[in-house]
Amino acid sequence: MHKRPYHHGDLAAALLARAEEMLREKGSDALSLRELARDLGVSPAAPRRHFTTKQALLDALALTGFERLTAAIATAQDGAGRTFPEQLDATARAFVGFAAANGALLDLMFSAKHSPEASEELGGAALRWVQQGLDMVAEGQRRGEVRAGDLERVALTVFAPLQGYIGLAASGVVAPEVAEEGLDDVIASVVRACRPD
Amino acid sequence: MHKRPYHHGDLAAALLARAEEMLREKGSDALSLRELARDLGVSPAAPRRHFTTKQALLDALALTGFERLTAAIATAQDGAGRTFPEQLDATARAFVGFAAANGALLDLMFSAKHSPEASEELGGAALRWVQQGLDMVAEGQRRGEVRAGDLERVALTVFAPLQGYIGLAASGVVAPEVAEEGLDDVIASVVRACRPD
DNA sequence: CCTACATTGTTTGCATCGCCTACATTGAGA
DNA sequence: TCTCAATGTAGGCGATGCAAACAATGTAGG
Repeated sequence: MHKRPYHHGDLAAALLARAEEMLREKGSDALSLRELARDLGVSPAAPRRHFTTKQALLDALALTGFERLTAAIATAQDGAGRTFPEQLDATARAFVGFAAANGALLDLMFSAKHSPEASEELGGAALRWVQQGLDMVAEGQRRGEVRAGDLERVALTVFAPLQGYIGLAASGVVAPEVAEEGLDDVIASVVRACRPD
Repeated sequence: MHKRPYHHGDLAAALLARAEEMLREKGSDALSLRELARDLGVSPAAPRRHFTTKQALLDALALTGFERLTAAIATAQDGAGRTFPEQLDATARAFVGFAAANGALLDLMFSAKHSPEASEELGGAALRWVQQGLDMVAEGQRRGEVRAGDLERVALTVFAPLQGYIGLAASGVVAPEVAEEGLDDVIASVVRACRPD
């Protein structure tokens, strides 16, 4: 078996890919830089050439998470009808689907503990996700399908139920069959709640 | 300064109290059994006489969290009017208040990673919290103030928005002023969403 | 009151971790 | 071709969780 050349080639990308697998397998608590290094056949200190701290790696993971979430939702919205209920339905299912496949990554994304130096880039990605949601609600308001009012406040009432559904489903506090069928109810309740008077 | 007697007296309770302070100060990632032991003036191995693993201590914390959350909500409900909107308002504010004061503890409570041996007692406490919510929604249905339907599914549409609001407010993804004023909107949207047709 | 045992401490050790510094290899650009 | 930047390695430090063996003491029963 040939020994790997001294330069890995693209260790940064490999670390992120393997870290995501480990996140999915074991959760963020068990994610370990040394184990990542072992898995990739490099020394324990090699990851530090690409991510100065463990937290920096986690922040990079959260960043890719927001990028992929935003992309998944955009794709779902493109393939849906143009009414607000149709757009919301597509958005909600894409969001929940992403959460089902990437629960630990989502936790990481919405965790309050990001390092300050990551705030700008990571914050930018989070903001694009937020803006995407605001755009959908704004379009609904323009079409007269969503109640009037401050855009951010109305959007909060749209996305809080989805976020909460995801959290409750993931925590196991809600029975799996209730969670499975309950998404339809949650989406319908959001549509009812923000329907103009 | 007098050396502590060999027996601490009530090390288990002291560990839980200090662990909660540390959770609040630093989050669950930074919670350390050795530091707890140092803070309480015992050796590093002493905590293991009361909690066999760090996870066992975290599970015990989550258990007390559910007990206190359930108690806080019961107290708020007792002091509120009897209509569903009044009961929901009281419940929501108690829940959000608890979350504001105990963000990291709430994360711990709803974290998917509890040890199997803790499942029964911790699960029982979580179930009592769930039942409390189901009771409130059931009473609303009896009074004709909440739409008919499967109780658990209707309750999910009531509590998902609250849970999501808490998560979004805590994560910083939502602007603080939007979060502060947005609770009224979220509560109102829940009432609208589950009003009978 | 004394003894035995259970409860609850301590000491010592192991394996792992994150992070760091100094040094080594090699790829790229001038 | 040479220099420097990028990216590895080796070795070390201080911390962690967990474990086994031993020590101190509180309690219950005879």
